[in-house]
Amino acid sequence: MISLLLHMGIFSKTCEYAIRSVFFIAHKTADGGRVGIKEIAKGISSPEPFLAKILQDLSRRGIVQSVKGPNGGFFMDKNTLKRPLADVVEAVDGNNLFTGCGLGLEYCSESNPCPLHHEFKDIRNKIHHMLLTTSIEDFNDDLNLGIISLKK
Amino acid sequence: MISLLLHMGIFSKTCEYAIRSVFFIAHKTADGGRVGIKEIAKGISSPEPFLAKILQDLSRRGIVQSVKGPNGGFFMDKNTLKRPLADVVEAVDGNNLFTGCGLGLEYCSESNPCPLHHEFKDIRNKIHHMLLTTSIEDFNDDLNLGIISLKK
DNA sequence: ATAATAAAAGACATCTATATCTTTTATTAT
DNA sequence: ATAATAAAAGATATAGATGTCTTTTATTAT
Repeated sequence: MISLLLHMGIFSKTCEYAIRSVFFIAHKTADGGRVGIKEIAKGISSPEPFLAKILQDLSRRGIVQSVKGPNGGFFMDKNTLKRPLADVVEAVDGNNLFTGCGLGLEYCSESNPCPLHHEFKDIRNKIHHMLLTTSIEDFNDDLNLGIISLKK
Repeated sequence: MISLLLHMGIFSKTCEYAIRSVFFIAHKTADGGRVGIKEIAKGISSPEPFLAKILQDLSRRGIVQSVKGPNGGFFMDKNTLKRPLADVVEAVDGNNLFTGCGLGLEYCSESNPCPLHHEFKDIRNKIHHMLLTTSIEDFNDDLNLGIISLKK
């Protein structure tokens, strides 16, 4: 392929870390308590300082909660746990994935569609639907049971 | 959203330009003839030198054909016109979009899936299917009629 | 053969996402 | 109050994607 393209998934790397971290925080703190940045970074195989920046931002946006000081750390309240994954993705990557043109054309819209507009609409809707029907806490049980993992 | 995120679509910008350019070349040269880089760049609203690099690469990979010199330019032979768009995307962005894990996890596979593996498989398959069933020449008529456009 | 043309190739520049490091602020326990 | 802890904030660094420029090579027309 052209250039190296180490990344190139659906989401940005920032967003991948964000999703994995909220899953991790949710399952670690569902029964109360808090979890520190070190443990989260280790638990999801992410660079700690970079993740710190991401969590700072998610905290500002109310996706995660945090307290400083001894026994401090990140956690999520009951309401947040029920929020759809779409909220996390939108906070990090914006809504371009759900609304933007697949070919990067500005004029493209329902009334003035690009060649692939309708095909892409299907796909975008499917992605959006998946993210709207998946909540942050949906994998707590599987994570507790060790059936799935968030580590590389 | 976090950072500025000017891009963040399904494809890289390089790939968007690549797709738009093959559509453009196809419809301009379907009846023979060649089209130069200047005209292509103008026709799809892309930076000319950057597009030149992309077309160089597509040419090396056999996605487009080219001849140098007076009356030279890019064109596509009959066989290439029938190739699926997936070939273009794979040449530029690789196959990560069709095969990679949505959460960026290396271990993730059918037998050892990540939390969203099955949901993502659906989406990836849908994208792949769309790109496999769309051929490069599919929009020639609409482009000739001016029903659709490749310009920003 | 020569000149003109247009793509190929290679070097270089810029910008953004990604990553790191240091200092500050808030909280807790003593 | 003080010290210890852990996140917040700000500054800085790196890598890769994106974009530009110059030189070379192939082709065509004269």
